[in-house]
Amino acid sequence: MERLTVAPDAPDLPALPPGRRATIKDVAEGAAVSRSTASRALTGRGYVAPGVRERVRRTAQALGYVPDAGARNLRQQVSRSVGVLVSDLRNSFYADLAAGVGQQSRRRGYAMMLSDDNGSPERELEAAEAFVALRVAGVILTPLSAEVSEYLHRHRVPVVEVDRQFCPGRCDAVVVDNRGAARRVTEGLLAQGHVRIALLIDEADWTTGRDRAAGFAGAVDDAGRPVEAFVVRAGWHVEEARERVRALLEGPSAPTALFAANNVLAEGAWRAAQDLGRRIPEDLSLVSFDDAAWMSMVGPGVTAVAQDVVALGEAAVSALFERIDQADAPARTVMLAARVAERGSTAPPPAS
Amino acid sequence: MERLTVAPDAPDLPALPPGRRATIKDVAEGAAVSRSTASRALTGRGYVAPGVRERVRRTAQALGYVPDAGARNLRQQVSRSVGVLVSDLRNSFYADLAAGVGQQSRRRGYAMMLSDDNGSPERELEAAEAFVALRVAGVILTPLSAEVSEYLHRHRVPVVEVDRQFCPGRCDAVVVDNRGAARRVTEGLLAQGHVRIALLIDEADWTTGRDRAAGFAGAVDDAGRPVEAFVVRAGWHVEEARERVRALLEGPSAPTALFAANNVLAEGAWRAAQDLGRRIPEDLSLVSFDDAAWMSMVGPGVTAVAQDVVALGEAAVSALFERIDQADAPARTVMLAARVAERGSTAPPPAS
DNA sequence: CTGAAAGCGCTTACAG
DNA sequence: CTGAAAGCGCTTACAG
Repeated sequence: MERLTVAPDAPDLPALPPGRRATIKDVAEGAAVSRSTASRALTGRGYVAPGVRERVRRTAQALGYVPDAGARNLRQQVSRSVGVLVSDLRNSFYADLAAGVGQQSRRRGYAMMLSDDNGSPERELEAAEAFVALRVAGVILTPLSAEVSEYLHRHRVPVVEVDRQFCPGRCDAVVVDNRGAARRVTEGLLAQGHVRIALLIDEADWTTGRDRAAGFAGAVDDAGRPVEAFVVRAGWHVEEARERVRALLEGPSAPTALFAANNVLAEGAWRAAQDLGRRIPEDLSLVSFDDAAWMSMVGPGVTAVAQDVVALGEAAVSALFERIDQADAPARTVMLAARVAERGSTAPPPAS
Repeated sequence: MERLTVAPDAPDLPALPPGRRATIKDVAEGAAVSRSTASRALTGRGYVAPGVRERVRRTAQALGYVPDAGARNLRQQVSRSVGVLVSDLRNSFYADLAAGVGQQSRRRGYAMMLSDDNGSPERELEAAEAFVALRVAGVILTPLSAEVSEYLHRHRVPVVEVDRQFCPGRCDAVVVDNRGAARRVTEGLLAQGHVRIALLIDEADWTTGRDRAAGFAGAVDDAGRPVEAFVVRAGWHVEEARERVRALLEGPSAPTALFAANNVLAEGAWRAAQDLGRRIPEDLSLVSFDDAAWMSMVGPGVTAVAQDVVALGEAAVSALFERIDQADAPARTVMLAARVAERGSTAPPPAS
């Protein structure tokens, strides 16, 4: 201790240093102890005489000392933040997911680094690399490719895939029962007597699309009567879907019932029906996978598979921390049930 | 260099070390150079012979070396992340804002630490403290209290307040022209001939509420005819607002036009009107501050002040980085204009 | 009960 | 052109 700026019991402690933030060195000098002792007093690890502890704490308080988390993590070789990577924060599904994950992470004392890859696999990989550079404790993501999870895995970063699964058997995942819920909702349409049914989908390579399509097909196969079921690629955005569905409904063999595989497609379909003056459900039945606020506001409301997105986020955080605690437990997939919110957007097909 | 595990030109470089991540020491040893040289080769700062540079880069690549951002920042005393603190990620306004800020930050090479305080000033302060501990380069927030910004300011963290302003003159802020937009939308209602108009508001202490109320009052004052205008505290959540508005509409002096000061209150008001079977706009006119997806989906759509939330986020990021570059420039407030999306939810009052 | 020293992973003057 | 040394802010065995 070359400088004792403050006598041990000085009532007036120095104010915040002018140009820079207080470090533990400042605290130690202010309290006239060594950095070791100051550290022990503040972290609570290791012994410090009660009086000294108090003095150090008061000094830290007076200096507005906030330990540098980066330096602490570097020394301790641990991390107190989780990385979260979603596809589109503007979509309420991902926003709700991020909200749930952030809340649960905070509860455990972890900060959330959030990235939005906008559906681009390149950005996704960049974000993953940033997470590795930041040495996050783990990553929760809605993957776009198998590469990300592999990459993170290779860099020994615990990963949980949410919503869809690209890395089964090697990474943990939390998903909803896409197949089962899609089956039930399709069965609802079939029970109304529809014969021409379309599944609107963005893609069928991800497990979400594949499983929802499988549930749809399964219900159709088991219908016990001839059904013209077709799968329509309706694009990724509302306007794209709106145009596709408009074309579909104006075409020669227009379906009488639509099953939109997510909320974006449902919005496009709904707007298309409006554009053409088709009444729901009298002229056209519509069901959706994914609930959204507007679906309970339009009249009639849109029957939808309501995923409990908050529960999804919570389950992902639990899975991540279990993985952090037990790096080499076998990979697990958690599947959550989803309920169907019946709202009245289905009816028997029009008697054409 | 005590260990030369690899000859300078060895074609087979060692694979990832088994239990731990590669460090610059591993890269240096693998490429048979000093850590200094390895660092210079990888960062591009300082001179390195071209051949050596190549060798180092290949070694780093082979080892899957990703520099520890925390260690780098510690050494360089800089930060490459921004903190973002919003009130409710489940509200599309905040989600869009976070999306915009995240995108612009990434574009500048900064990661985003995101927190959601759920409307609690205590959590808000905790999050601010976490940001200080993480030594973020700056913070963008939708403040709940004057304390946060003061706290961050005191800790020399550049701050930009968005949407509302608690720290005028001392912190930068990016807001929309709440007063002007509220005035215009109110004038629209008055032009339809309404006499009993209610402003639904959550609170009037924040600049948002205060300025929207001021715009409302200003339009009423200038109406040039007697108007019964009242301000109704309608709570913070959809269900709360829904009940309040139901009570209001069933009361003795029910208004014929409602101006909801944000999208949550608008949703409550809209649902309340549905509950009571009031037709919009025949029985009741409704306008909203804040646009939301459902407002253009219900029939008729809800006329709303459409803030350009993405532009808001972008402006906030610009302001933050200007502040980071110039710590002691005078504080600035940027005000963005907002347009009114006319949709048909207003009409003359019913001829009762 | 406390402090000197080492070291986490990095970068950067500076010496040669 | 390259490397040894110092140091960012912290914590933690370990010596006394």
